[in-house]
Amino acid sequence: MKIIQVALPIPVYNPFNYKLPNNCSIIKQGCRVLVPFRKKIILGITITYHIKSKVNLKKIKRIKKILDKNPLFSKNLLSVLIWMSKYYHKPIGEILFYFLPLQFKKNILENIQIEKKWKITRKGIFFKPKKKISLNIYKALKLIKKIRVIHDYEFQEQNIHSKTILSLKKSNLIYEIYDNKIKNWMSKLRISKNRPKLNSEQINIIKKINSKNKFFPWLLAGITGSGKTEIYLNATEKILKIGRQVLILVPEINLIPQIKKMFVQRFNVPIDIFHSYLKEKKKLNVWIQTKIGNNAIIIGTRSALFTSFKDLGLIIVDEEHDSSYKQKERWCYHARDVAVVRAKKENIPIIMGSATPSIESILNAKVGKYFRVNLTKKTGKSKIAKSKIIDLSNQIVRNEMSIYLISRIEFHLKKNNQVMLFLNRRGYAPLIICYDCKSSKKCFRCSSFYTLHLEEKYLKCHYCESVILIPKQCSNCGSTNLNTIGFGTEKIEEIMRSIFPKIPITRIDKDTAKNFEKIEEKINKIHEGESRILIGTQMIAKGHHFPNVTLVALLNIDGALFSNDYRATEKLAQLYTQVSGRAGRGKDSGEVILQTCFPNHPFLRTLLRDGYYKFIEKSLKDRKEASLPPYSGQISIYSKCHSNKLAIDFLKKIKTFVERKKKENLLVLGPIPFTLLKKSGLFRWKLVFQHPSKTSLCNFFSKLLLNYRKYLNDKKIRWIIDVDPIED
DNA sequence: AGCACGCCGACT
DNA sequence: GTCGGCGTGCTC
Repeated sequence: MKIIQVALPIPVYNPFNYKLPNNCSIIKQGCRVLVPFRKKIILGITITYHIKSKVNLKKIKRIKKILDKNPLFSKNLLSVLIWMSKYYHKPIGEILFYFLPLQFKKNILENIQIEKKWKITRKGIFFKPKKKISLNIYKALKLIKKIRVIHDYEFQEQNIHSKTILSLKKSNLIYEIYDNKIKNWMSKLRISKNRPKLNSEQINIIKKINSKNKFFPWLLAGITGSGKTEIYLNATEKILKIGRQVLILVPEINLIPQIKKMFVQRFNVPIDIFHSYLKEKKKLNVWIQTKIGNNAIIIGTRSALFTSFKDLGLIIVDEEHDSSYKQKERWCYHARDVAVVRAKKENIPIIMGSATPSIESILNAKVGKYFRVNLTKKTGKSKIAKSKIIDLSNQIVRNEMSIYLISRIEFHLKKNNQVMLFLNRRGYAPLIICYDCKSSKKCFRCSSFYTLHLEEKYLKCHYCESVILIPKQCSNCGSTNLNTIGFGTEKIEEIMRSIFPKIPITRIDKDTAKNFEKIEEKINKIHEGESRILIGTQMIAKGHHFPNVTLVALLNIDGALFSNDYRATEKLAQLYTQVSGRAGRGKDSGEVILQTCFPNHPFLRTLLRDGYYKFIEKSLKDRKEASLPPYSGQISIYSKCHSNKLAIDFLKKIKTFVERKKKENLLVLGPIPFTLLKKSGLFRWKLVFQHPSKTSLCNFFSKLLLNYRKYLNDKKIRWIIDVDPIED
């Protein structure tokens, strides 16, 4: 008897077995089906055929209905998701339903229509309203009158509700059409002649990369301005010419426009973007277009990795070192690592590019898992920036803005260039303290102090975003002797405005750029030169090119030097290398200033004197000595609870259980409190498992979950598993 | 997850 | 007596 495994949206590790419908001898993998479950009929997704069923045959029910003729998840994608289920210890059903577009979950319809469009009728063209019509209908009609044919999702993008569309349809003003045509973009493919001349280094790398058609993981290590994008474009060209699709991943949404621009300029093919902030209908549309092969290139954030392609030929992961590729909400996975697995299952090449490759990738290249190619020459005329460390500890007035820095800002502004200031702390001041009783106000939900936001006129907790009014008196002793301590971006902005009152200033942080449209608006302003001094958190460092910035200052790096996260220095090295590579692209050479109270810190010496790669070499050595990743595997369990004790006890119980198993070389660390113990009213602890062999640790953990499962569903405690954790 | 089952305490 | 609290276990 044929039995098939079906994934259900239920947190159970094993999939469920079902018999095929009576009239049916085969179902493809990755299709939606309706199955009886308990007393209900629910949606499931077929996975694989079962060889022998451990479940009693009498218990196995029959599939009620098959919803898709063609799989929603291609075989290759499905095997990636199954791999993820095992590697990240997440039930397969939950994974599949997490990535399935909403419409496929809600709509039980057999055929989801491809490319639904609306067309205006003759009546619609000449329609003149006699009575008053609603504003929405007016808006919709005006829109469709202008362009005659409109995508269904475009209505949604204009915030026109489906009710409005329906009433237009009922009045015979518009009608729907379905465009199921397969676009043959390959036969019309043209490549722009307007392309830069390549240097010998680039030509060699392109030749190398283009010589491989099968799975091949390339680590493209290219200093800033060495023309990585040109490598991407050339590799893409080769794939497009044989009619296959290309997937490009970027770490953050606001990096999509600039990379899209490069590809649009080069190729006349359909390019779609995909990220989690797209409207649902648009998402569905891109999903379907990708599946039938109507687009040639997809550019997106990590969620784009889970679309079905008709014929995927290449994956590009830009800024591969970026920790935004690691998802931390709901469940944890690393999109760069999964991308490599996907490339392997699809048997296609993958290019991971960065000016500052991650320590993991550099090691992978060393041991032969990845193949590293280097771009060492800048393509433009610009020179490497000069760096200088300023000792903040011997400033006359301890101030985040040293006198030297201010004089350099003045110098660069006089030359009509732009200046960029980084401070990894938003708000006005991170602390407000009473000088009489020496107390400061803590957030009532988190174990953190409030940050003063002067402009918005409140104290804000940066962990739960809760706010309170700025107190006039100390809540402890009633004194009015309240003072601020430290600096945030807002205060830096104020200082800069007082020193350079006539210079336009832009500040970019979570407070001034709440969504990516706003970020884009600000970034455009900078590009157009409307702003001369840029102040921001790491937000502006990521992947943006500002050619007129010649001075970059990292205002205070002490936090990273003395962090208990062993990756903090690596991150700072990346930030420093990225910004110093970008400063001074034009005629004037760049300058980077680092401010610290510890100018003789060995980390800074290695980084500035010997450069990024020597620094990584040293870090690798340190990590090897300490048996830390990437020289060992780590899996963490995080627990969250309103009660501190319960959160600890939950992990302690697991620890005792594991220690009885006596696995050799297994290290169980903890329970360790999070750096910020309490967040949004929940106490957070973690248990870290470490073992020299990643595979062995993974298998051990699978067994653990199977045996320990019954103790894990404690309704009071929320817990998640983090494989290859990167920070807390 | 979500629902049934079951074992206790406090009520018309 | 029984209504309902939630801890436990199972779902193909």
